[in-house]
Amino acid sequence: MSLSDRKRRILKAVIDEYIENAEPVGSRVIASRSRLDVSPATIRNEMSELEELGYLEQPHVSAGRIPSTAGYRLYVNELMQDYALSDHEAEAINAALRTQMRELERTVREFGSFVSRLTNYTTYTLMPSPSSERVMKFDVLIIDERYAIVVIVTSSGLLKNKRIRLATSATEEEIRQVVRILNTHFTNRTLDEISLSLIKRASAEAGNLAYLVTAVADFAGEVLDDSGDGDIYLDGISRMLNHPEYRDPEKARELLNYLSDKREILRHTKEHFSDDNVAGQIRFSIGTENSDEPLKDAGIVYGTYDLGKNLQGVIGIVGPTRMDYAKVAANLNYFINGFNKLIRDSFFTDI
Amino acid sequence: MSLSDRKRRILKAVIDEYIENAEPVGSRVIASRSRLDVSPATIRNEMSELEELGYLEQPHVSAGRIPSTAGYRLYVNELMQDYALSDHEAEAINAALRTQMRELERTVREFGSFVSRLTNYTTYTLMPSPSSERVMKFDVLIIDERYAIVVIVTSSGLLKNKRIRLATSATEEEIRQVVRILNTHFTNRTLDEISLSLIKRASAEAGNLAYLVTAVADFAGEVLDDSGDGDIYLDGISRMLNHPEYRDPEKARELLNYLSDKREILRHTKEHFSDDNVAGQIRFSIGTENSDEPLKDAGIVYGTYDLGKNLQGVIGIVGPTRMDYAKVAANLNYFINGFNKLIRDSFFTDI
DNA sequence: TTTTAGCACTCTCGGCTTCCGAGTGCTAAT
DNA sequence: ATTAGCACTCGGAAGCCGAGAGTGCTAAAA
Repeated sequence: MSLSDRKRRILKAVIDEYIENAEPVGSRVIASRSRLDVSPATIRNEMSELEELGYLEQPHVSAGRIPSTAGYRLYVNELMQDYALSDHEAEAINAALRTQMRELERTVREFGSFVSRLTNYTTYTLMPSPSSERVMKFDVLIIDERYAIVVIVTSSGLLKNKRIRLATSATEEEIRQVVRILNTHFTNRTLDEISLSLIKRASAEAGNLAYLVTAVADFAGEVLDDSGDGDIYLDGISRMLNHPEYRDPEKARELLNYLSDKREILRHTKEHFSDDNVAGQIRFSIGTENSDEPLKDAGIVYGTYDLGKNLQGVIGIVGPTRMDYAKVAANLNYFINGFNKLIRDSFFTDI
Repeated sequence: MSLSDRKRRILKAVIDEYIENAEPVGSRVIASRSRLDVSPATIRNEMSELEELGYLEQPHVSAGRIPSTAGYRLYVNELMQDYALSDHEAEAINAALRTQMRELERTVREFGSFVSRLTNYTTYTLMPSPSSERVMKFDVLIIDERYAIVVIVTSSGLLKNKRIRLATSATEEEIRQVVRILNTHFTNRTLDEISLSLIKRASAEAGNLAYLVTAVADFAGEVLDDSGDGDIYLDGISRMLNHPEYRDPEKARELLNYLSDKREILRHTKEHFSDDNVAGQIRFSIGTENSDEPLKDAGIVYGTYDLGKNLQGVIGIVGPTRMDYAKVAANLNYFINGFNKLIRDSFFTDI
């Protein structure tokens, strides 16, 4: 049976109120603030029923009610109103987008930073995990007679480089030859497709510079492999402390330590996305829905952004369970749409 | 007049004790723990004199003494013993060094991360500010008929890249020509030396690809200029909360907010290094010596590392005023020596 | 003259009690 | 079905007290 309209309105009022003030909300406040013309007593009855249904909780008998995880869940799924971005917020996001992917990573990170500042929550950005990543292009720059820099451009547009020591000094022409060999043999292949025999064949062509081909191939393997982890950037960790729920230093420390450990976040995020319910772009994970202890009274809003075929990155925004889901979701959504569009009509779409 | 030997020993004992336990230390503890065979009463007399001299302070009349900023200053300048790195610590640092500058930045950051874990303080690493930075090498990689990536290698070994939209599709040969022009005109010059007339002259040579030369030159300017800010990486912010002085969430929040603002750190560090007393590599800045309010009861240990001629980066380690200066200094020193050596005999020394 | 023992004094901290107010649930009236 | 009224509960703030730690001072001892 679904909730009566009045119950829904009351529940929403409680949650909105609680999100704003972080304090248990009582029947009187709801009665006066929401404009259902009923007395506190009626609200009380309704609330006690909402409690029985599991949407509200009471910290102790004579405090107001606070939403339960189920309450929040209902809220994000059905109750909450679209939050209208303020001009200021939209402008900030546009600014992040306007940096125009001078470096892709930076754009995403910058957005994370903006949202963190705008919403006062901690954000993390997770670069796409490119297991299906390919090398698009090789190049070798000679620095001096002893060193060269290898440059690799991947299909997601990342650019990686490594310094390599030259065993024998090589001429421009020789290097160009090596680059040609690399580009013909190794581009457009995933890690799995770069076999040992392929490397052998390629380096055979390179004569006395074979070692260079091998070195570069190794490096390519490294890049394709380890960037599989995807870098994680955190922003606004300290903002966590602005919220009253983290007055208790123990609580704060526990959560911050957890968030600082990138492996934890990575694991958590992957876990969350392993469920195949790939509904919309924005997802929520609330309070006790999180299996990790330190997140049990936190909320996370996730958004995914595309970076080409099969490449998705994740942005997560972490706050107390009581965080302003509507606002965060609106911001995230706005950015992601802009970003995806940007990518779609300007990047390597044909890959 | 300089302090009597006994006073010095007592002061040192007080500071060592306080560094370890974070609690005001009383006469009895000193009497029993340090092996000056005197009674607590004598210690009391000495301590009250040390207080008059400004080296110790009393939080309230019936607590023990804690060191003042002046006390710490004397401690780091004269009193503290060399801390001997444990095998574990040395090994961790070696590991950071062994990552072999796959990317320079990463090595430094990794060290920051290690030290943070080892010492439980927050660290920040500041990349060199390369106002005297030059471009070593240009390259342009064609991605497809619409896009190319410009790669710039700077004299400090940083590699920057930018995607550029091609107005007209260009042949390999044309691009090679552009690269040649770029390399002859713009390499080995600092930002100041890249004049407008130089750009004009260079682009004239490029015919219908002049726009490309201009775009790349602009980008080069951007890189040389804005990397002047130097990136900052923080590590172990949350570890701050492990120290009892930050039990008070207000205090913690203030400091963490300050630390999260990279501009603040940058400004502070620059300020600190503007004094021309370039004594050793390791420097301290203690408590009220810091002009910034949030740092007034924190301590910072700075170390500088070289990255070639005229290029210095800074590593800072931030903790409570009571931090273990000896240990931190030892770690920092060990790393910096190793790192500098690594750079000296393997990098672009001849620049 | 320096060191030490003794003692009164001060101040913080933890625990305890008390009190107040907010908010509830129940009952009876509308 | 709603509301007014009322007794009840509980957490938090304020106040109080005693214990403990550490001091400074004085007077005796070395």
